[in-house]
Amino acid sequence: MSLNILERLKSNPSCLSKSERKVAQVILEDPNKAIRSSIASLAKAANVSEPTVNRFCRSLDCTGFPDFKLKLAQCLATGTPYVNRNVEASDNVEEYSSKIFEATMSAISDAKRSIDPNALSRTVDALAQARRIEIYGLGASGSVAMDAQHKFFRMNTPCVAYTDVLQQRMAAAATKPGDVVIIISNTGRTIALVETARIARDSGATVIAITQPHSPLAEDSHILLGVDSPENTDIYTPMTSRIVHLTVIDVLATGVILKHGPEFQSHLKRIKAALADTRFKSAETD
Amino acid sequence: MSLNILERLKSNPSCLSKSERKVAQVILEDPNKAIRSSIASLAKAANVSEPTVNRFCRSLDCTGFPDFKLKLAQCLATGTPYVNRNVEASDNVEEYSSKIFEATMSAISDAKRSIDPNALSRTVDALAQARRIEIYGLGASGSVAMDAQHKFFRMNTPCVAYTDVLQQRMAAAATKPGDVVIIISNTGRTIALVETARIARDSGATVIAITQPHSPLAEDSHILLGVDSPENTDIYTPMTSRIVHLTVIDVLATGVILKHGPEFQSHLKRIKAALADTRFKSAETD
DNA sequence: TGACACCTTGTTGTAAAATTACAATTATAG
DNA sequence: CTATAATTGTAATTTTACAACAAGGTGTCA
Repeated sequence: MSLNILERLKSNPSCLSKSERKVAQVILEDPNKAIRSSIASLAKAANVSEPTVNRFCRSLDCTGFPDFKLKLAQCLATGTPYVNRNVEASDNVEEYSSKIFEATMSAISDAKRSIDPNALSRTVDALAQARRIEIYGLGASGSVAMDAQHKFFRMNTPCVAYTDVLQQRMAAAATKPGDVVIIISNTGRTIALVETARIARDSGATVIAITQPHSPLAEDSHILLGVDSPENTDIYTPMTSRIVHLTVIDVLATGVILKHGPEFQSHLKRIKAALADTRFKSAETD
Repeated sequence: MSLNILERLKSNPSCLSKSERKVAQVILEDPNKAIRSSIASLAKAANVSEPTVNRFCRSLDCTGFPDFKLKLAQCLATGTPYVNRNVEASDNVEEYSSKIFEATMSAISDAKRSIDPNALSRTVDALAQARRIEIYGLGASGSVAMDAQHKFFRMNTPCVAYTDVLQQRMAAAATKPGDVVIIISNTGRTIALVETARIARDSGATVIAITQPHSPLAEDSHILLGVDSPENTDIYTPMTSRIVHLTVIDVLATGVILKHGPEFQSHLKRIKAALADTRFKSAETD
């Protein structure tokens, strides 16, 4: 897609030279200002010459500076996220909430780009054929596991989430070939989960990891749904990564439903209908 | 906001003179071409002089022609919903996963625009001063409640999430003034939750709802954090709304931490440090 | 180490674009 | 049919974007 100039600015310094990167930085600091400034003022702000700004635009597949401004403007308008901005102590509500919303969007956008469709496809296949689905997570990923259970139990496949280390180990040991185990971890380094993954593997289950690529857990799983999370100081808890994990869960659930075909949807409707009486007037699942 | 330049062009010939209307017509015929043309070519296409085009722009509250092009471009970008694409049965992995990622981003972007900073601010204040924090949710919102607990328990305030209707009612009845109850619901129409909200109110707790605006739950809460969720057929489970809810939780947690000030962060660090031994090498909380 | 090629960046100059100031035209009211 | 105001166009000015070229680095190989 040609829209995401900002994304490319953020992620792709490789195709840019040193002073072009200076331009990129100035733009990222305040894109809304950038689209209103002339090539001259931008050059001054970045301490480079005007032609450098122009070359910078060309490096990004624009025909020139006006074209770049246009694309950038559209990017901003769609709410296409950018974000280099971290929350600061001096931020007021609007500032930090904007930053968090943007960071979240950005993380999803990154994931969209980097996730392996092939791995997704294989996971959907595995889930659709599974005899049983188990989902393990700890800490913040525990809630994600619970959420996944809430989605998958609607399939006709038995499905449980465990958020307790001991239960996970026992359950993993009890799996058999044909069972699918989804393990969710932000870091992929939690010792307990890695060990559980090995136990599940040894029992013959198909182990799917939603986690950081190149992590121990990623290495020990059959299928990796890699979510790179550069986020987080050592103070805050995972924010964007667990949201990306949930989105991945959505994709998987959707994939499985699609794979089951249209006649399956009446089954889903029946499940939903069971909730009707719990609500005022009419509406949808909680 | 200046979004609706196109709308005004279509509807509002009153503030425009005869030749300015000619300009408007040419632009409306092909807005996408208009944003790429110079004032000269546009003037020629409309058979008017260049300053007329410029005056036309000024009539529309733009500072000049470039500014007009910019606003028009943004208008076109937002108007072009590359986002409102629904998943279809014929979609392959890449298609439906793209759509889900995009829909999620779009929902977050909408929420960012529509959320009330004042309500956020009041919620953060309430949470920071709370004697106790309770979080209630059912179904998919149950996981959100659990996640919120996982975030808030790091504050020095006692914090519990309940995902069981009876426990929620009992807990709500046990609240006192100074306690804060957060109720999370996609629809805001779940009878049990609305009743629980009333019980909590009657007990003197401050009730905060993360839910659909104008819903029964929204009406019955002290502070509404409104999340509009147009999503979902009667088949799929809530996807984007719960993710937006989580993002709102992130904002609240961040707000509370910021309010507590820098000396509080060492407390958070200590909590994180407790996890170090559960991991391979080094990393962050799950 | 020094010479050469190559890449990056800045300087100068020019064409194009946008805008101003002002003149001409058209419409409007008395 | 004037006088006035509003509208539109012309011409000059200013600003902007870009191309051509030159200067300064950087790295490579003899």
